[in-house]
Amino acid sequence: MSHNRVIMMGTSEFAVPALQALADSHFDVVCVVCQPDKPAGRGHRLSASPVKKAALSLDLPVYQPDNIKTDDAIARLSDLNADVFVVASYGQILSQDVLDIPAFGCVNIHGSLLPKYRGAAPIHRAIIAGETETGVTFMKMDAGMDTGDMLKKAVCPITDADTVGIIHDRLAELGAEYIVSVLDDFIGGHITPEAQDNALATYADKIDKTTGRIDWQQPADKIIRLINGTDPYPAATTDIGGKRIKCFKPVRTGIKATKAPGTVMAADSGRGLIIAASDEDLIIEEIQAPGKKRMASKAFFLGNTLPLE
RNA sequence: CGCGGGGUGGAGCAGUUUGGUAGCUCGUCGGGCUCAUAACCCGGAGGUCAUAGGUUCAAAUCCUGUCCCCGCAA
Repeated sequence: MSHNRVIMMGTSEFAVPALQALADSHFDVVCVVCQPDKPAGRGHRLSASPVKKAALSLDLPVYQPDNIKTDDAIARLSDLNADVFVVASYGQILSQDVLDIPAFGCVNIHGSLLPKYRGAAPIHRAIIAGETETGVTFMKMDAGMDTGDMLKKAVCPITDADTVGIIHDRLAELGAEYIVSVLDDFIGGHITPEAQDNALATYADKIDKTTGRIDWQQPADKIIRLINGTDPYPAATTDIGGKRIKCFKPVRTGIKATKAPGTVMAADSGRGLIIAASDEDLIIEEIQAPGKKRMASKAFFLGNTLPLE
């Protein structure tokens, strides 16, 4: 078989299933490229990325350049004679010099239905915006930010109970499910790349902790999306009794709000945590207090109290 | 060596400062009561107090090592 040498470029959990799928396929994964180990987490210990760990357990060679655009890195990648690069959540921008290395170019797996939600946080933004479906798009990369011609899309519905964590895992699996056939069809010339309609493009800005601050002046609807769209990271928070509480698993009560938005209607082991939004009281089924584990709010109030005002 | 909190019956916590009977809320099991409730009343079972050493007449509690969990910050 010719045209079967692949270099996988990825760093986060999102890329792991696809890496696994390629490793299990007839493709020859000649190298896995990921971000360098960084001091991270508690104690700032050096820690390997999920992709690196997966690559090591698959016995695949790993390459972790600080900067992928250097002559040295480009030379090294060129020497591997790969036919195609597969890129998923790698974390570095690929310059045209890098994109030009493999004969068939670079195929990216992106967690949205392009041209919507180009950029860093497509899953978060899709849920926060209240989309009822999202998906993955396979594209032939160009130098722009997620602007390449599309090879295939796979759709994934979003329900009211879906969180970023759930959709992230589903999309990662979808990427893994199709990556091998997409490469086969693309390399075999059976796919006609489709240009994106730039007029329809939207951008998914990065998420940070301030995104997750809950504004109780909003209707329950929007708050639910914010909570699910930031679960598990960075998590939606609200301050109760001087403590920053992370909120998960919102459930509507159907009870019209009678108190001012943000009023804590209940905080006990019988009912859990209920807070008034602008239009409706909202149950928060799971919470996490500083230094504590994430747990059912009813369980939390068995042994903890929050000062209510 | 970034800062900090914690590991106590199935769950969530108190007790550790000032060593000396294993406590609270909930669940569970059995019985009772109620039109009803986040129900209520009575009774029972369930814990080598993360782990390994040390000090002591005596350690959940004091000392030392190890493992694990979590918040902040990156």
